[in-house]
Amino acid sequence: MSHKRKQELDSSAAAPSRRHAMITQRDIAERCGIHQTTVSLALRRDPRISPETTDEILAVAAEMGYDPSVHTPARRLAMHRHGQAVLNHVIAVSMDPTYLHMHYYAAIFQSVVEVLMTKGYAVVLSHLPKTAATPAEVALPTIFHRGDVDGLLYTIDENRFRPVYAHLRETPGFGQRPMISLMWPSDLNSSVMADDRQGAYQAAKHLLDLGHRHLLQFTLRQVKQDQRIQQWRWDGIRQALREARLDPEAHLHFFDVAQEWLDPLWNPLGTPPVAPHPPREAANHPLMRFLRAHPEITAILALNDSSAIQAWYLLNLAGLRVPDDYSIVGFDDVDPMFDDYGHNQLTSVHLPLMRIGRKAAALIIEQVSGGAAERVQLCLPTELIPRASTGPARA
Amino acid sequence: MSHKRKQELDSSAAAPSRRHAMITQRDIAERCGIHQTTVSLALRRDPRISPETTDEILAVAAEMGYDPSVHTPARRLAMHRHGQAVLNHVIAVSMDPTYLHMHYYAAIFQSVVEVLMTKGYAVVLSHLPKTAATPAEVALPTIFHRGDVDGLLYTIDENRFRPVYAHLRETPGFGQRPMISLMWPSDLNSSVMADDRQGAYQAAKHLLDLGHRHLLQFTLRQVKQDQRIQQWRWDGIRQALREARLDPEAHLHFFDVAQEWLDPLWNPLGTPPVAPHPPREAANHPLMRFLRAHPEITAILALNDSSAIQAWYLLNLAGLRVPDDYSIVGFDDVDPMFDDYGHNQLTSVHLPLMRIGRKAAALIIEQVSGGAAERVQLCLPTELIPRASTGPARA
DNA sequence: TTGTAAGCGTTATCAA
DNA sequence: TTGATAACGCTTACAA
Repeated sequence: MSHKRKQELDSSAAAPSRRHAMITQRDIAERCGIHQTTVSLALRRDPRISPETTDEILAVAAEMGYDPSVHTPARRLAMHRHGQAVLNHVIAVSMDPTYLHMHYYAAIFQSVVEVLMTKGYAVVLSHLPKTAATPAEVALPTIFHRGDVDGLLYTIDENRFRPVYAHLRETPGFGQRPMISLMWPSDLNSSVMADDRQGAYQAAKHLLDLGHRHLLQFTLRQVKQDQRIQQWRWDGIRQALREARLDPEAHLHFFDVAQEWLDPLWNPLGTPPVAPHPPREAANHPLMRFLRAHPEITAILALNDSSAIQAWYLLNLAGLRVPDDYSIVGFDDVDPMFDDYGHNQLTSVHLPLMRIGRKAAALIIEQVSGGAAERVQLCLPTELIPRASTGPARA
Repeated sequence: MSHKRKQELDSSAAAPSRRHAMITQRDIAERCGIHQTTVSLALRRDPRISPETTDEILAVAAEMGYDPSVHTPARRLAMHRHGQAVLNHVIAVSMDPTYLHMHYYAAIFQSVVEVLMTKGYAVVLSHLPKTAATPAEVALPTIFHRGDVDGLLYTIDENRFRPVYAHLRETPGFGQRPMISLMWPSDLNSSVMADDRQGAYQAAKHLLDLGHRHLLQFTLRQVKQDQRIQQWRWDGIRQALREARLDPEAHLHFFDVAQEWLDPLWNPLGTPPVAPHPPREAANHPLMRFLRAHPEITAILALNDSSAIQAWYLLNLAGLRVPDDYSIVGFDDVDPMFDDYGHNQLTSVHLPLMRIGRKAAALIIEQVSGGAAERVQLCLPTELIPRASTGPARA
């Protein structure tokens, strides 16, 4: 029997996936003169097998080079009957690969991957379809259908994720497995994110302490996107204003920026994503008009670092100086604005992206390996990093 | 029979991996009043089954919602006997996750992922151990042992990859599956990379055309690393010099930089990776000493963009100007040096990283799906992008 | 404490 | 053209 199998294998040496010498539990059993079932139990340290037998079997298995992971298909097939699933040690991360050019996403992805890999999990990057099509026709990667994925981390706002969620839940290969939302609040799953309210509070307080009295908050009014985070930031700013005895209604101003301002200033895809403003048109830019119409404003709270730097460039082109004429605070602290000597000048709200990623990875491992699947919403603290883009308010 | 199975399933509704209603070939056969074997053949469009029967079976299968990918373990187990392997549609990309902060690696990874995902392949990011330990004790992620990975793309130089290669080849779950080297030449596998020789030639020619006569090439003499690429760059520079009727021995100078200069200037891990030089010490930096000792040098060929920008900052600190005093050419064209208005100033050799990634992805798909596994070495052309960091040589 | 038997869902061989 | 049968290697229930 055993000989027959070996011959088959040798004869298929040229096959594309030549299996080396695949040791089975039966091979071990034959060597030990016992039954294969006993080997199966012993390998899983079943207490019903005597310690001596177990030890011997383990020794022989090691000596023969038995590798249980090679036989996962057989194990999966057998377990299937009892409704059990085998842990694949595979976690999917849903993230648009083009986002990896942004330090923001790279930091999250990197920290997630580091934790998962050191814990023995493989990470598959899979960009789930974000189109709000009917749940029925969302094309999921086959790896999800096959049941090869134990859990999912995603960085998509809830509004756009909902159809994907519905589809995942009714996909046999995924079913009720855990998912965790990263950087976005979620009513469906646990989430790990930054405390945006605190971050905005810190930024506003920093400016108020410097004597600024009228703050301009950038906004992005995209209907489709979850607006909760922006609301939280406004709450933070308003609190800071109230603590400074200022009426939020009068002292907090808003300006809606184009999506392009949030995009990275540079990527190596060939074409620069955002063309710098032509100098002649700088003065006519909507933002410059708005600032001229509201001369009481002396400080800008950007949505992220890119939009802060874009604003800075625009001010430079219009002949204004930062921080002398306007102070600017970035958000995320992922993109720098260097001076001629390599010092980052951008004051920004630092998010603990690496800690968030690590926390989310630890959490999904816990949930995947059967830990309490309680739904949690984690908000990690932010920190304002003062640099050269903020200074005392102009007179 | 079928009823019994369904009941079992319903009773296990609370199990962690509740399988929905899993349709099997037998279910289809019962509905059609034929044998399961026929269904198996029909589903694979076997010509032995009559077209009518096949059509009916396919129709019923679709109606019942039969999903073949759910039963991959069974298929794998069955195929295993005949030495055949089932395609997983999974490609591993071996890349240190911390490298994702570099636009260089992010561009490669992104383009690879884009092609693979649109072709229906899942991408697992797996950082293979680069330590030159004994091949026997390289800890491979279990996903490799299980045979879940169809092929591998890696961005590690050959010297460091060799032990991993040996181990992969003798791992039953991976065996002789295809691998492709990205950005590094390889004697073991196919490779896709940039034409470094051409890039260096273009950079040198650009400088010579501007009147520069003595060029300084940065070097990185790390013993462990494959030095072929640096040699090729020197070849390119020497050719440009010879075409300009200049003796390479006399007109090409070398300066060995620290590894830190190649690292990214900024990452969002919390601590900046490279502290800017203290102004006082700038003049005493080894590079400044070297330049003072060789006043005939007027231009610098950096190893990548970071090292170019580092040199630029250092020159600024020492009171020198780019490009008035020194011209600098970067390499890779992945990191920008912005002026106050958001224009990139760094002249650099642009590598077609996205094209390289896409090409490699297409190649691994071809090899994985049984295409001719000929070993190929692809070099894609580079392009010099002139910007503000290069200008006429000083008198 | 160990052995026996059945079955997971598929594929390949061979008979009808 | 279709059907019957035997694996693939494992796990679990049950018998010894």
